[in-house]
Amino acid sequence: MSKKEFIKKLRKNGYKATPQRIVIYEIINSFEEHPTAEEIHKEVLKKFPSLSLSTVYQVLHLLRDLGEITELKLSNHSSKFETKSEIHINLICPKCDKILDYYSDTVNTVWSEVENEFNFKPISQRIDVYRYCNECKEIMK
Amino acid sequence: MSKKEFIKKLRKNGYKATPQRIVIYEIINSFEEHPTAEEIHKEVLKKFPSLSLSTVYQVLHLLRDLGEITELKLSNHSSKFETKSEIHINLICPKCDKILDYYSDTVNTVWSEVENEFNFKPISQRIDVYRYCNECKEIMK
DNA sequence: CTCCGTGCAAATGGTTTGCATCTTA
DNA sequence: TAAGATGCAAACCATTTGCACGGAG
Repeated sequence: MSKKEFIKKLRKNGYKATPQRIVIYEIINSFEEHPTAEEIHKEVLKKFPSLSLSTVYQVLHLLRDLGEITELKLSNHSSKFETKSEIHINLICPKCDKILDYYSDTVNTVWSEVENEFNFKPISQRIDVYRYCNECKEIMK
Repeated sequence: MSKKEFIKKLRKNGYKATPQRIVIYEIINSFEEHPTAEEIHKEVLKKFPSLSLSTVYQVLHLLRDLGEITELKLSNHSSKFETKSEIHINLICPKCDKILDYYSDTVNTVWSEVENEFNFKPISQRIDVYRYCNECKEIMK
């Protein structure tokens, strides 16, 4: 979604299109990985030095409620955020919490099979697979 | 696993079989639902009035590390615990955090298909599907 | 001009930790 | 009796909240 479309979406839902919201939205989409709120804040500060961490949290929740991002709670009591995308598996390292997305046709096919079984439409879903990442595997040797 | 087997497992792994650990283990297995640490503690106090919450946490982590239970982090920064069992889907209500387990042959079949695709053996996995539970659906009407 | 949003600082609350004391093996 | 476990209280820390000010519509 472009910046313009995002502004439209905000207004359509009764929210004001503030520069803070727009910057945060843009920053989030520029991440390759899954950033934490703190990482987003740090990045946003470069363009907007006065933007507070609490605003980051508020905007993240807004984006989540608008269905723009997904919040992934982790085992160390923090969250990482991902931009909404097609169905995939989160490959999570239990040691360093790094997350890799795993996409495959099998997952697509197979998941729609599961969804067909439900007698309801899921709001969303999250599939996590835990395994040590290559770095952590190396360290443990 | 019986109480005796549990004691054996503890000792085999170099842990002492304390009454606290045994009570907590038994209580957890008596829950139908997915209890929080606090709920477990409350229940344990009935049989063991001096058992502290921090011991509950320590034992829960021990059980988790032994692979006896799974910790499910939730959106309100707390956890619920489930006794290890076969592959299933957690049906989670985003409003009240209630969790229902969903078992089906499709899930079994479909998951082993996905696992075959991996070139590694997962430590564990977690599949969550979000949808409003019947009570919350009712309330929102 | 009004109301919503922001920023600051303080509060929150589930979880973790330090340490003296007690228990298990 | 030595290594490990417990219980208490204090610390943690990511996240949330209250409130006065500021900016969007």
